[in-house]
Amino acid sequence: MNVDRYFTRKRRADRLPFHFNQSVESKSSGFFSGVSILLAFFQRAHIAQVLFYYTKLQENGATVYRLEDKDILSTIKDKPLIVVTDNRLEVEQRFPSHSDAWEFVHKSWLERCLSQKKLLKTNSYQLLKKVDSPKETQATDSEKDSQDSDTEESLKKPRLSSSIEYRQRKEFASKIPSYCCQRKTENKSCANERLYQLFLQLEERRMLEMEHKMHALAYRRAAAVLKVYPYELSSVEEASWLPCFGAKCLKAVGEFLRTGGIQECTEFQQSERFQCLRLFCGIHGVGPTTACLWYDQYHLRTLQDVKNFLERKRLEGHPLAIKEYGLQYYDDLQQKISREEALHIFRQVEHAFHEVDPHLSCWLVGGFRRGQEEGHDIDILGCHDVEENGHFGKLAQILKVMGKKFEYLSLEHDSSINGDHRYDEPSSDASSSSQSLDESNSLERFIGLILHPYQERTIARRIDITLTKRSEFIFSLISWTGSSFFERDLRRYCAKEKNLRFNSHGIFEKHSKRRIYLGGQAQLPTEEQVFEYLQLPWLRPEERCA
DNA sequence: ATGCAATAGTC
DNA sequence: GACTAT
DNA sequence: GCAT
Ligand SMILES: Cc1cn([C@H]2C[C@H](O)[C@@H](COP(=O)(O)OP(=O)(O)OP(=O)(O)O)O2)c(=O)[nH]c1=O
Ligand SMILES: [Mg+2]
Repeated sequence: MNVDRYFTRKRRADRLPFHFNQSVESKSSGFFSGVSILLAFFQRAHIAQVLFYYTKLQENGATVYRLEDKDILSTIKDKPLIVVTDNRLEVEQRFPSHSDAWEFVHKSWLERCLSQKKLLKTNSYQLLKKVDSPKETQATDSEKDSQDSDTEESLKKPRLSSSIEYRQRKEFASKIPSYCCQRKTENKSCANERLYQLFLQLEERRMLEMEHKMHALAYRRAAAVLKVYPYELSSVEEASWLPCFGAKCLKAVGEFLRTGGIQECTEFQQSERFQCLRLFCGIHGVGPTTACLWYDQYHLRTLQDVKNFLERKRLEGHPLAIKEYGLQYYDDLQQKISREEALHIFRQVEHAFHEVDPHLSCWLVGGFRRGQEEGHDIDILGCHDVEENGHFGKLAQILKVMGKKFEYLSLEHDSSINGDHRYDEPSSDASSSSQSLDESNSLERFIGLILHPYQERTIARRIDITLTKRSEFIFSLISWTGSSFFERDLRRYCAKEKNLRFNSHGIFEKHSKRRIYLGGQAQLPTEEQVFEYLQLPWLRPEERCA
């Protein structure tokens, strides 16, 4: 079911006409007509965009070729051609006897042409033939690979039933983009579910052993790739086609294929140390460092140990509010929240929003917006439907209204029961010089607990409520819809591939930090338009479950 | 050899 | 500034 | 730990 339709009401009516996408049919000016273009990309992140360029170019009259098109060699090798590529050397090796009339240009040429809707001179975008260390062996090897695949396959353990299947898998693997925000990831169990779970365990282990955060990230990325690969892996070679699978990941795959498990996982799962660390990290406010400290230095082993320990600390005058709440409500907060209960809470919060101001709209975000059936908290995002800063000061009122239904307590500020909230500084600066990097004046948020009476019991639930400026709402919506891994890759993609910075306030030029206005200032972009601007395929929230 | 998301609050 | 949180 |  579509969560948005359920929750959005007036927001949806408020949606703006589809206006950012200038280039659909309407003009078909054909400013590329008569031009032949070869799209020759080798980096995964670029391959994922070939289809996008291909369509745009054809719409505008170009004759377009792609590397994977069959028999292009004879048609293109003798005629004038603009080769848009990220690796000129590779192209020249693949087409050793091409015409002199080929021009090699960087993809920024194409970007410019498309955005200005005219055919630009290639001069300043030409790629030079670098006389860099030619690494012939590599290229020819991989060529051979694909040619001889039948023999290769039959020599190996006959796992892949046909060479057609083999090619299909290799083809699929080679097309998996490197950023998870470039591909659809739904939250169902995948073809390699057991291996996937084991990779998540390797991630967890690297995470708990601090020092190795980056290794954790690497396993997380590999796991995310596994999640979208629809074939059950049958060999290490097959895994080697996947992005993010290097020596260590392949070794793990090998072990898994041989033994059905990964020794490292079985070992640390059983070790008392990791069981305790995991237990401690389950306490809100306790992370890997504290957990290790407690285990190694203070020899704590059970929650009771922790309770006694904190009790002592408190008597010594240490401020421990968050951790103590975390402990006090440990059992409740461990319980998953069902979608049904989340909706129940959401409706009451929405009600409170409207009681304070009927123009405040209220969205359920986080995992539940992605369609998850369970979650560990309730994430709610709101903004004012009419006025840019219509949300200022409203959160305290909302909490007050909610206080009629629930008890709640904040895990931040002075963690007081039933709100005293200062906040709102109208920040009347006309300077606006550094409006870009200042979360505090545009975001109001509540991070805390509510005691939710539900189904004949009252249970503590984590809840996050965030209010944003009207103009920034859409970026907050994307930021709070997640998943967290999706957000990281989205931001990495923006930074590395587009020279942009993405955060919950908007999109900014990386160096100047100037804000980018989509859809031309006057109108607010939709989620779809943000994706389009970033040249990402549209992903519905349920498709962002990486 | 280098970077890996980007912010905010607590202690 | 380290840690934990989103 | 992986990709660039
Ligand atoms: C944890 C985390 C969340 N977020 C964003 C994306 C998340 O979807 C959103 C809410 O955070 P979470 O509530 O932690 O994540 P979730 O709702 O997706 O999953 P769960 O069911 O466990 O609650 O905040 C980040 O940007 N970075 C992070 O590290
Ligand atoms: Mg959540």
